[in-house]
Amino acid sequence: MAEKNTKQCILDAAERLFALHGYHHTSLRKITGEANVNLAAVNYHFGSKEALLKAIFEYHLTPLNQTRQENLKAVREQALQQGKIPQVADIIRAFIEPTLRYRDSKSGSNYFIALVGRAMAETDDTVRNLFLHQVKPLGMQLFEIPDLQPERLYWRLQFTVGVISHAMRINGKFQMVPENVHPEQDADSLIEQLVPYLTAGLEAP
Amino acid sequence: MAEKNTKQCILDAAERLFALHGYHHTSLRKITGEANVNLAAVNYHFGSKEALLKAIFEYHLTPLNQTRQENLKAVREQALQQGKIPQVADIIRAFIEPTLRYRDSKSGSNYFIALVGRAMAETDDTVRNLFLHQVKPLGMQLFEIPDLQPERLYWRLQFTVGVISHAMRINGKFQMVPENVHPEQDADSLIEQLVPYLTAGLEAP
DNA sequence: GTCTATAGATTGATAGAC
DNA sequence: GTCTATCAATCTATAGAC
Repeated sequence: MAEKNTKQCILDAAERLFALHGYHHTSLRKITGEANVNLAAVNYHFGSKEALLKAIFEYHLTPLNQTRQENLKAVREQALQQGKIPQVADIIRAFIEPTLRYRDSKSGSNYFIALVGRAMAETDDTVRNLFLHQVKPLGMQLFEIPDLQPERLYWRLQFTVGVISHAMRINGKFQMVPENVHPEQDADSLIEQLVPYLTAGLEAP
Repeated sequence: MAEKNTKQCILDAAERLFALHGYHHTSLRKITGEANVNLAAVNYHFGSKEALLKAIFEYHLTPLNQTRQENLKAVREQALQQGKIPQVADIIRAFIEPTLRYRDSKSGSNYFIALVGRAMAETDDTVRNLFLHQVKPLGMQLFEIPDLQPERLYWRLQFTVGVISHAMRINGKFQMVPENVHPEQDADSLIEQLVPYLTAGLEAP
């Protein structure tokens, strides 16, 4: 790990450990230990533990949010060309596909998805505020979606966040699985399970 | 707080702080401080911090699970009398109503719901194992529900857990609310929002 | 049962030599 | 840039007086 760029080694190790055990449960000593790097290197390169987390979010979310925004634009334009309003399923897909596929992409990360899932569910201010600041502009566009009373739409979007966040977090760590079930866990399978579920919920009578 | 039963004061304060800030973010000093009780009292009455959490779960979940089990039985019997299979919406309701209404009930707690929401989402072993041990027997009964491939049912139940857990946790602490929306937060409103959403998701094509 | 005092471990951050 | 050594704070848990 440490034979290349020290800063990158810290980023990689921190991302993995934050995703697996959470921000507050991961000490700088565990991070620098896994990265084979000196303890003081974190504060030299990033300034603080919180700034390290912020750097991880920015590193991944900047390109991810851009992809999401492009997908969303494409869905809107295609619907416009056909004189329709965008389908809920397409909007959902535009939002979740980039993040969920990110795990398998070449520049992507195996662990960042779980970290995002944690951040979406976070009630602690440190992590949540850092994350919300990065995704709020994009997330607010979901409120343009369907023909619903604002309050009903609000709740259903909250539920949507709950589903996605939970799906991202369990990432292989299952609870309450019956013995005869062995669920697929790759990104495509998850997306194909998620889209109809979320669409049905948002469009429920 | 401390003028009555010391043990109960600790339970109440711990429940509140665990719900608001999480188990690991709440020190015994904060608990005993809020309960106006000596620090050593926790270990005297409960043995350890973990045993205190376990006591909180048992205190509330024992009667709650019993109510849930009775509701579920009633739904089954009513369907049987009509020669039908139970409706998904009724099963959902049997599960979530006791917990969500618990906030307003006389013996209930304002904060226990948020604590359950946290526990459902917990990836840390300490909290999750304590909680799962209490709810797994009941939760597994959900797998008897509908006419779905086992894997698809499995995923949809996972999503269901995500929705409920998130709804319980946000409990007044909202993220990304448009300015013109002021959602109701009482138990009945939440249940009426949840049931159709969850039912539609579980029954999606 | 309740208290003080403290042990023993871990944390984030930093000073200063190299 | 990297290292050692350490500070100051925090934590759970416990021993022992009252």
